[in-house]
Order: sequence, then structure tokens, then C-alpha cells
Amino acid sequence: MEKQYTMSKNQKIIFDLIDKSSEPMKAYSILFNVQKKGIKAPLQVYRALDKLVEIGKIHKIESRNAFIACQNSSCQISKATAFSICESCENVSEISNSKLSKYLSNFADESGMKYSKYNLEFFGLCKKCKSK
Amino acid sequence: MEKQYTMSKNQKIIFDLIDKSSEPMKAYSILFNVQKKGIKAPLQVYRALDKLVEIGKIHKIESRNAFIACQNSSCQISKATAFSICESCENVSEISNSKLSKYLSNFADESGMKYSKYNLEFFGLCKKCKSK
DNA sequence: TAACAGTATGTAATAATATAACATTTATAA
DNA sequence: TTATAAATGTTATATTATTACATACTGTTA
Repeated sequence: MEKQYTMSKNQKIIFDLIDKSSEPMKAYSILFNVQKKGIKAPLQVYRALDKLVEIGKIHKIESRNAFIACQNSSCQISKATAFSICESCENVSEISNSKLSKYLSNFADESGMKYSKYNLEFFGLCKKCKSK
Repeated sequence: MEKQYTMSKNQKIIFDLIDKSSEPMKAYSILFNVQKKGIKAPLQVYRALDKLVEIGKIHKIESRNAFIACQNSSCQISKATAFSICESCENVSEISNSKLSKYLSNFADESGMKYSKYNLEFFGLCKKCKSK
């Protein structure tokens, strides 16, 4: 059995908020939403976010400076992330495709670099927006 | 023959700076460096950067908020970018691997989403840093 | 050439995102 | 229990990016 990480108070508050959200959340929007729970300063939010990213409970969508909860129950793939982003409605969803992750995890080129992590963001139009 | 885009004065100044740089440059560092050429305000920099990204002369490294010149002479691949980033020395290089780009350009999953663009960032240790 | 459209520029102000520095408290484990 | 790591609280500030508005340049076409 693996040891289960126990989230701290602030981490839990912030994770729950992001997890409930149907869309990626930005740091200051998170701050606004948790002020009634006693989290008053940006740094408190950023510290929790950093930790949550580190343990794989959330991911940062780099192109949007926003955070979403990991969709994989096991959260083992925080080092191998892929997202699809609709450029019209800004809907973001995590891609879990084992072929893709296998392909990328094993990717190596002539650079001699050892990759320990990757992040992939696809952009396009989602089904809904495409048919408009 | 395709029509060749002609960069404007500010675009040229900023592109030349980024192109000469051995590492990704951040917007305010660019600003600092071009002030002697008469570009005084952040917005002037951001506007040029936006355009240069749009025409594929430079790419934004999303995880670093920094910009590098496109390494592909033709600059046709601004919609399909991949980078390797050393987490120790922060060296960044563009990956041009036709198998990879073919694989990703053709990637499709069950979401029904039509992807028109992607950005991939690999992280790890470069050869030099690995051997330290 | 005049009128127009599109693109680029200049400038000031401000919004949005993120971190530094320092003091204190809580949790974990030796 | 004592030490160590992790988390918290607070203030200030740094960094990244955009809004709003006025002006000028470039190329096209009537």
C-alpha cells in the first residue's frame, strides 16, 4: 500500500473548490471564493496550489494560468499531462489516453536529454462550438 | 510562391533581439533591452510579441512566460510546437521531430474535438546538468 | 490623388498574476 | 520531548499583461 498524503486545512479548502468547479479556476478567483473561509492572502492560495500541483491533485493549465482538478482517480500522472482546450468556450478537459502517454513518456530524441515530465496542450474547437 | 510577411520596425527590433539571444527572453527583459531603440512601454513589446507569435517567427514558452525565436527556417510549424526544457539550467530548445509532430498533428480521441494547434513542453535535465 | 481600411505606433493608467521576507504555529517522527 | 519539516499568517512588492484612447503609417482602389 502506498502512503496516502493528507491535505492540510487550506489545501483541502482550495482543492474542494477547484474540484467542484466545472472549469479551470484562476488564483485570484480562488482567493475571492475562499475569503469567507479565512484565506485572505494570495500567498496562502499560491502555496496551497503549489503543493496540490506537486502531489498531483490538480494541474496547472499553463496557457491559461488556471488550475483544474486531476481527473484520474489515482493521480499518478501529474508528471505526464495532456489537455484539450476549446478556444471558443474555453472548456478544458484532461486527456487520458494510454497510447498517447506511453508514446510521450518514451519519447527520446538526439538531444540526449532525459525527460522526467511533460505537459501537452491541444487547442481547437469542441463539439458544441464547432457546430455553431 | 507564398507572400512574405514584412515585419514592422518594432517587430524587427524585438525579433532581432530574441533571435540573437541564446535563451528565452521575458517581456520586461526585452523591454529593458530595447529602450535605447525608442521602445518605451510594455504594450509596445507585447504587441510586437503577439504579432511575432502569430506569424510564427517566435514561440512562447508557456511554462516560463518567455519567448524564443523559431528554429525552423520555414516557420511553418507555429501551430505545432514542442520544446525541451532543462529544469536545472533552464536551457530551452525547440524539438523538431517529424515523427512526433506527425503523431500529434494526427492525434484524435473520443472527445470529437478538432485540434488545430498544440504545444508540448518536456522537462528534465539536459546532458550537461545530468552529468554534474 | 483622395478616400478608405487595415495595421502599427505612442502614452498613461491599471489590472492580473506571482513572489520575497519574516514571524509563528502545527504536524511528524526520532 | 525535542527536533525537524511542513504549513500558516501577514505585509509588502515584484512581475506579467491589458484597457483605453489618440495618432500615424501602408497599401489598395475609386
